[in-house]
Amino acid sequence: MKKITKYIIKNSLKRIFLYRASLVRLKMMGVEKVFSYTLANETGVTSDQVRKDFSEFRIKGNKRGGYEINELLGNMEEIFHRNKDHNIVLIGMGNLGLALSKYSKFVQRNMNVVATFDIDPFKQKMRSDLPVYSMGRLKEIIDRFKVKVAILAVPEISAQEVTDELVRVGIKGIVNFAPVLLKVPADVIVNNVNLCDELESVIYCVHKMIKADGLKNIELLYRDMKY
Amino acid sequence: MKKITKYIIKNSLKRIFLYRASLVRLKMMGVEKVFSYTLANETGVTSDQVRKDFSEFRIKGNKRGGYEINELLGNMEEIFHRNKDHNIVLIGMGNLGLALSKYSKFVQRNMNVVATFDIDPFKQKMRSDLPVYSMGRLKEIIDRFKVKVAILAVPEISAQEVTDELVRVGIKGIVNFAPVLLKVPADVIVNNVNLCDELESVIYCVHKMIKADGLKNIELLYRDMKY
DNA sequence: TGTATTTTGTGATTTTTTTCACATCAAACT
DNA sequence: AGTTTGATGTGAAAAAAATCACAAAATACA
Repeated sequence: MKKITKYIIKNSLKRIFLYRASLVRLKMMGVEKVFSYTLANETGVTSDQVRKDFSEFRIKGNKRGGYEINELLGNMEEIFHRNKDHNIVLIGMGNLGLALSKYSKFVQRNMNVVATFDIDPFKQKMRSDLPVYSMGRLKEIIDRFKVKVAILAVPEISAQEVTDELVRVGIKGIVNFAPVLLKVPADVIVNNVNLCDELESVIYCVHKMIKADGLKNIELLYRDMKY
Repeated sequence: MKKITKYIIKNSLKRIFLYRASLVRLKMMGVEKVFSYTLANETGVTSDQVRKDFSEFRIKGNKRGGYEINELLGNMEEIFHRNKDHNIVLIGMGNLGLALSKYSKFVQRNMNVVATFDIDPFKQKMRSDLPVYSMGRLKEIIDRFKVKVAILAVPEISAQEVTDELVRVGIKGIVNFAPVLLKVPADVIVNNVNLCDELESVIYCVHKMIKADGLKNIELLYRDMKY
């Protein structure tokens, strides 16, 4: 129906995240240099793939010498704009929203949840470490902190309505935890995280594997879960 | 380094989840029948793709008549073994674990968290609606409830250690929320849900888009976020 | 009952992604 | 210094995935 022309990104991006996770671990273990096959072994891809992905993102190593972990991590920081601070807002302070608001890893990666919002801010305020505002103050806060990305953790029934509001006030990216397909303009990115689907797909693969039992098909199943 | 031969699954599986989400919504709106292009429009893929995916999973419609939503949902229940109940355990009752233990959607889809585990079960017990056990009782509970799949929400520092234990007691699938790459035998499925990565990839795409600004590249970026 | 219309289902084709393979370079060793 | 060794980087080849395109089937309607 509609043709989409190639640009960049694709699975490479997801694999870059994998590589980085692996690099962080290796660094912690005191390793300083890696080869493409080191990363390959760690992450379960081929060494060619690692090099191709790096090539895609213009990441260079030294022939024979492999890659300096620190340099590599630096490259990746660059790619993900980790040098800059990113202000985020979080909408919906139910159980999940609350947990996300306390998730310390975001801060460690320079992603700061500057404010949270809820229909009933007073009820949630006491449980939260962060300020909880009513939706009425969304525009004010977003403008003040130049927020471009929001985490959406509201009940599915109000997800679309809240999304429309987010789009209206200028949000350009949404990580959506509500199990609904949001309608947004073409210039707004939505990344759906569907917890049920994640669990269900594991159940599916486990079943499939138990049934297939053989060792032949396992690799692909495994592979498919990862990227 | 290693060759992986085709079997089944691939992105189709992820898209099936998309279709289902869309079908559930349409059904709620009172719709009873869909055509491949209805689903295509709803989910942002092409109608050919929808039909190809269905073909992959042996889902049949009627020529000219399209697909009966109920029948389609039935097919998908079949695919995901939704008719059966699935017992799950949840390891790690920190903020995230607690939120997941209260996540009502799992139950709605026949996935029951039958027990939770934590290093310090007594501290967590009062906040939880579900039983919280110490890790020592893992094998007993898993055997009793025939659990094959676990949700891992422990700190990254103990993730591998806990995983080893899970594998030892016979767990075959893990949804891992710790931002580490777990080492598991080939017959154990790991599905990593990395909250930082999800957020970061949105930030990445938003940046990319603001920079590219044009309308030409937007579609692909959007697409890549979804599947 | 027959014809027109519309949508499925799937081989054939095109595009994208992955893998292969090798020239190229840098270090290590003699 | 020269030679050997071992890893990168990248075009070329292969494989996989998406799109096209059309025959087959089912409905609607005359």
